[in-house]
Amino acid sequence: MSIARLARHLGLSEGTISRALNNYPDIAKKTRERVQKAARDLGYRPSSSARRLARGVIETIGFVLPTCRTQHSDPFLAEILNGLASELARHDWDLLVSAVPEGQDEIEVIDRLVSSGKVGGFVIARTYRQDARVDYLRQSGVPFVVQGRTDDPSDYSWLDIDNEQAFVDAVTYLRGLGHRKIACLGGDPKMNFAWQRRCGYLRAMAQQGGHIGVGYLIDGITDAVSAKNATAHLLSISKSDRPTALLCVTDAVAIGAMQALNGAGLTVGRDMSVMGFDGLPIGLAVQPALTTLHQDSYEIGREAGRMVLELCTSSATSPSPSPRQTLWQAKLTPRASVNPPGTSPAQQNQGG
Amino acid sequence: MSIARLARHLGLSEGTISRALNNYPDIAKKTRERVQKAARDLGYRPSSSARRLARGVIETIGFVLPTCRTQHSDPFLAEILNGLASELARHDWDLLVSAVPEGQDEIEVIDRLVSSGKVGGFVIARTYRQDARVDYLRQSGVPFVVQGRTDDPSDYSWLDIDNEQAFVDAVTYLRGLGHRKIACLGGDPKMNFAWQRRCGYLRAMAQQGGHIGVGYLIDGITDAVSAKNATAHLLSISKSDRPTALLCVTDAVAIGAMQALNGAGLTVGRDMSVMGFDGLPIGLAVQPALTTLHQDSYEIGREAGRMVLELCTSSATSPSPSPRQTLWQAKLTPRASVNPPGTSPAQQNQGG
DNA sequence: TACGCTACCGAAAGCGCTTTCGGAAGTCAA
DNA sequence: TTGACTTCCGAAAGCGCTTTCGGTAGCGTA
Repeated sequence: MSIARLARHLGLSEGTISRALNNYPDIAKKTRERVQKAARDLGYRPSSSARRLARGVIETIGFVLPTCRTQHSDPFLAEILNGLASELARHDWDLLVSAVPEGQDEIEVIDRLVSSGKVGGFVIARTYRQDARVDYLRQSGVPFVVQGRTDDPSDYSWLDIDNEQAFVDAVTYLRGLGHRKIACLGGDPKMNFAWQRRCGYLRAMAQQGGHIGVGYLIDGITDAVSAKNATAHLLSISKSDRPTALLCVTDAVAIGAMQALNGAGLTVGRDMSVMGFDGLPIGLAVQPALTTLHQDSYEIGREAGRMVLELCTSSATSPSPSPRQTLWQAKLTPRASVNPPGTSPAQQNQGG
Repeated sequence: MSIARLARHLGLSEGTISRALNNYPDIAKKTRERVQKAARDLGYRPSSSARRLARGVIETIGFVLPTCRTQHSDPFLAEILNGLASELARHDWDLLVSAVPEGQDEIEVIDRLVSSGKVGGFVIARTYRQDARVDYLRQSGVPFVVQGRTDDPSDYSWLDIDNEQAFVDAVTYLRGLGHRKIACLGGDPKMNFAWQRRCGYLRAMAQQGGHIGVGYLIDGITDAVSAKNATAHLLSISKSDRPTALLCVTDAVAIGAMQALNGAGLTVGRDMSVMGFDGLPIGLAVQPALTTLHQDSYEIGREAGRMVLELCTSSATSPSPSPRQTLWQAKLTPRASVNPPGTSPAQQNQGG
């Protein structure tokens, strides 16, 4: 079904059809309604390629999937994409998702999408402290929004969780319960979210006079398995120096840690408190339920969508609109895996 | 950068540029190389809208995200999309990912993508036994591949794991270890993967003369939390009738079950064996490591991509190509959460 | 020299839409 | 009845490509 067919069918010109469907004011009300009804009845919808070509717009946002093929699948990805795509759909924009095939690099992929006019804007996630994608996009002039930040986040648009503050809050919370010996399982320090959390831990411990024992801060823990091993290692510390609380860079890491503690015959939430970050659903099911810092990935995706849309529409008029930067707070969610040190079972936190 | 500019720049006509870049044989080798070099140097790439309009092709596959917004994020989604997008990228096709905004239904979304010519084929996942999307696509004439199957999978293309056989294998495996009282935590019976696994359990138990005690089969367990509750309920069965092994519809469910068992003071892999399905990374970290049936989501995504590409290219010639159906076997992966009933710790499976 | 043949390139139509422009009909006041 | 004004629609150009067709230049052959 093309506009030509519809025009012939109604005895009108193509231009009139187009203007009627696009609500131009110079079309008689009766005509407009007749056209719109016919279009509905015949299931006509303008070809998006033709429309975009004629109007010179793109109306598509690109998203490049993180390349962690074999790795632990990003548990948020589904929700972020859902939020992002939902928001875009509200304005009839599309989301083009691209992978990085083996042997190519991410910049090539982005560049191809941009220069072939397939996407008019970008959202990127899993941001590194130094991120080649951000560098590329910054100089390319393409509107983009970063979920996360780089080390130098001044002159582009991003949306991030306040990871540092969240870990400060976490330390404060633990200290408020009486914990003094707090260890930290940190992630890949090249990823900025992990780095920021690490910074928050260090800052809060320094400011609040906490004791960072030897081996209390372990970097490079990216999944549950490495967390399990690291925790087992942590337990080799003599009992008097052993931490009473364990702050983990993600829920997955926290769960790995919990398993190691269980395996060593310790009871999480009594012999050692464990705290995660993310708010994964599984945190509610583990024993005990995991205290965590919650972030809403769906809403993050939506907000990223809003931001990139705003950027694209405003960059259509002004050449380089001022960056829009948003910082959200994670929500500390107390459950049963954190309790005051030396808590007996009867006193335990019953949250969950 | 447009083809017109490039043409003027080189003193050639647009047609010549186009044919040179598309390797037409009637272009002098010298000219072709000159054009290709200039295109590379100037970063020219044809506008995909214009190209698609002119060629009358679409070269984009649609994927509609499962609508489980609040729900447990699909852990495979990232990998499936990665596999799918990688395979499509190899042939310069795109992946358009769409969400279903609130208040709309999935069919509308699909229909819009198809009739506006945004996508030329579809991949759908999370298939129900009766699935409106499949019904719609079947009558629409759009090439599509289903990851999973409906109840009546005869006349369309799909790619599925042999869920029923996998659970038959699981039961056989458990019986081989000496288990006779095997319970099953089944998922949502409207989802076909859950239904098929349930069928496999029932069939194997019947054929092998296993005892399905009262309350051994529990449906509707879709996440770790409901699994935890269901398992607690299972433990109310008197010890003599209590199952010795627990077959779970997914790894997430298995992990929830393990937590409940731990919480009740039982040792998984000794007092009760637990088996999952999926091969989630976290299954390696839980204590004990989770015996599971593994499926490779990345490869599933890739194969779906191959299939839908084949379908699209062949449906360009013949009107309705014969469906392509693929059934893969899940890989039984023994780890420590399953052992013969009544195993003492020293004899336990050390897998992992 | 004339012929046919190949190699190569330009011209032009067309893909399905949008949008500007101009003009025909209708409306109203003088 | 005329003129100015509005209302509404058709004509046509153009978006950036692809692809067919036709024609010219250069070649070899007779």
